[in-house]
Amino acid sequence: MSSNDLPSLGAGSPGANLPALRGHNTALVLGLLRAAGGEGVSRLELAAHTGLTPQAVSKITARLRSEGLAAEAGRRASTGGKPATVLRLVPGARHAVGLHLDRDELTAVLADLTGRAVAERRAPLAFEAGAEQVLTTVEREVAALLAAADGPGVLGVGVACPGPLDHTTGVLHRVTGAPRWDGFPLRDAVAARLGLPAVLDKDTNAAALGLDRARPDGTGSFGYLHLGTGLGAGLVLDGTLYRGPRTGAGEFGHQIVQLDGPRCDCGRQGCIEALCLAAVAGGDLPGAARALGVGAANLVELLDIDQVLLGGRTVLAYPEPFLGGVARELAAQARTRGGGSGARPAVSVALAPGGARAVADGAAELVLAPLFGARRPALRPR
Amino acid sequence: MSSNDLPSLGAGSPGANLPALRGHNTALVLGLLRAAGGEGVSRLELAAHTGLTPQAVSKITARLRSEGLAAEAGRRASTGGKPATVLRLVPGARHAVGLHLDRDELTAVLADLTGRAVAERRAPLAFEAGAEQVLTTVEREVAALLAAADGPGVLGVGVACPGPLDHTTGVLHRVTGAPRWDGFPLRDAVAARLGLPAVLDKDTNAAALGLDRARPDGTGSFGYLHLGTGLGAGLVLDGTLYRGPRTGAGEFGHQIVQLDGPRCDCGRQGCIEALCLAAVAGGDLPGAARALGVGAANLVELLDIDQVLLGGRTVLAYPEPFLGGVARELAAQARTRGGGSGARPAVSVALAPGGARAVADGAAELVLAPLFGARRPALRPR
DNA sequence: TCCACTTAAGCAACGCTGTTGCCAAAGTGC
DNA sequence: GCACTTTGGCAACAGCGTTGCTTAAGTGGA
Repeated sequence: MSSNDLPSLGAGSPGANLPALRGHNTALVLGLLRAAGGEGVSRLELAAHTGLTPQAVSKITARLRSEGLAAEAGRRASTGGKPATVLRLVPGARHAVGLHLDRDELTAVLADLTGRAVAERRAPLAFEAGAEQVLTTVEREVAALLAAADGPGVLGVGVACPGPLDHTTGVLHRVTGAPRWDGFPLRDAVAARLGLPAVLDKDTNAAALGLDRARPDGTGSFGYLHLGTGLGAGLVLDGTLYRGPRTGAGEFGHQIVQLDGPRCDCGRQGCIEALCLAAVAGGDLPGAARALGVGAANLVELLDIDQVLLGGRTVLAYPEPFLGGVARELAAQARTRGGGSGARPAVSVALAPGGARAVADGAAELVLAPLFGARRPALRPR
Repeated sequence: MSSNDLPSLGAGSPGANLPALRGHNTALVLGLLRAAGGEGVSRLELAAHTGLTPQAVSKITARLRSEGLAAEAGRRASTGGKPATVLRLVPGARHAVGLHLDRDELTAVLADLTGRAVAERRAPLAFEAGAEQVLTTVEREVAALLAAADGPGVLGVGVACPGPLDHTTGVLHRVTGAPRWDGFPLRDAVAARLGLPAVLDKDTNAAALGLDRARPDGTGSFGYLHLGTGLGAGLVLDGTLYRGPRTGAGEFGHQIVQLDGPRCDCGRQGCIEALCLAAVAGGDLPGAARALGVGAANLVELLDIDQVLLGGRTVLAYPEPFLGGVARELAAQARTRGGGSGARPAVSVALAPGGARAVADGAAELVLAPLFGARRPALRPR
């Protein structure tokens, strides 16, 4: 048995056959059921939002009900005829494990199908102590997590840690201060150790994926900026997490915003990360926020971003100065974009919900997302 | 009849049925035929690259041949059995018109299915003279273009002009120096005038789409930087043109790379465009190239870009200084990314092929691309 | 109280997709 | 000249969403 059996639709074989068609539509319906949340959706509403015929939706939902993934949940009020039956996702039908491996701490969550964490554990971690110790800790914590919950059907494990790494192969490229991790196949090691399929991704990507699920409307683009010991970003473009060809996208910290600026650890000058962290160290929070804000404005401008979300320890320690400073830069940018009919309000900035658990939640979402279709369509509340 | 009948797969109705399945696979095969070029591909190779069975490929290619889009073209040398029959795209089976409406000039091309221009026309244009004059010129030039060629089956017209505009509605947002164009529905106006389906997009997006077709391997990401009277970019991410939710992506010129730098026309300070154009005006080409290069490096870093292509009048006027300056910045960036196994060579920079006709060629590609599937899979040369 | 109407959802037959099993065609090489 | 390999078509098939029709379950006016 291969150690990585998670569904990977379409990536390798772009040709589509009947099973692929069925899988696509099933995932689509599941995604709408999930987006509907506790309120549920009727079959006809699903038909309207997918473009499928009501009969097709009936067949698909019948399969989902027989598999225990969906259930009927009462009826709507009549609108002049037979009242619609409401369908709902069964959150506990499957679960996924999300692991956040930070430099000094491990966070593990068990998430249900809605992405909600039904159990959580934290443990200190010494990443530079090497693979064996880390894997032992992971095994122990995940075992405890699964024992606590009655969770049937664990689909797999999502692992998130600081980059750089390769999402497609599941291999770490470089870990600051721990050269022996170079090239370590973390995904397969975790999968073998736990006996579960695994996915590996950068912490910022996982967080962005998790935040995308929590957003009110599904499509659109947003950027998640994570300021902790370093500065990185997760990009969701047109409703899809963008990783880049080598999982290298989102390297936001070394964007240069000041030609001939102060030298950065990376060797270049004027990187946002250097400006930000130096300002924070010097107690100049407005200055740090301004540098972050200029970077955010560049991001918004370049990628036509809808919203900016901030997270990471440093931001969480001083939320107001950062939110205010970034908002100020985005407002300044918006003022310059007026002119014709294209004038629009400043892009909003907010604190990423989920706080310190955002990355672990997102790691679970790495496993869950494929079930619900890559691109989640918007379900407008009628 | 609506004035815009171009195929728009999947955007509105994400649900897939049998016609959608068929269309998807047909486009996939057509895309591979196109990528194979004059050499052609055998049915079994198509099967291997799509993941479809050879029999399915036979059925699909039989349809394509009966529609005149594909043809048999000789045989391969035998490898120990029956020699494979080579299939080839029939370039002249369909055509598309590409229009580049620049501020002072119109370029029109008639492209065959491979994207090659089989006819071309140029005419002076006064964009600020208003819609009626522009449409009249367009009608005259397109008529002349179609009369010269014996091109049957014109699929539609792709229109490219400077932004900002909305690709989905085909409406111009703002034209510098010509406020009466604000909100003008250019796409529908062109479609009605010519009696052909039309698509509208930004000049940089069209150019990037056209350049994507011309690239050796289909997937991956690249950025096209266009420096003319302004500075803009076209982004192809994971083999797909990224437009952003409001066709606003690629606004590269007002990326800030120098905090508190010289004031830009847009009102902010330190924009790349301001730095670049001021340097060019002052005869400081290395300085202009350096500003452009820093912006390119930021782009590469943020989006994990494979290649940078340069175009536009100003670059075409002084190719060497710009290529050299940008290459220098990308090399400086690559040096700082060493460390572990993730070390990789500097991202390459090159002049965009096609020169002054790149945008018009890309405009035709706006029409052609949907036929060949959005995401073109790589066809490795065995 | 009844009946016409509306809306929701299932049953059965159907068309069309890619798949499977089999066979003919057309080469190579001993 | 024969065994073998490789290519590609023919025919029957399974399974997808669709269509046409029927049943279920309400509302609302006469």
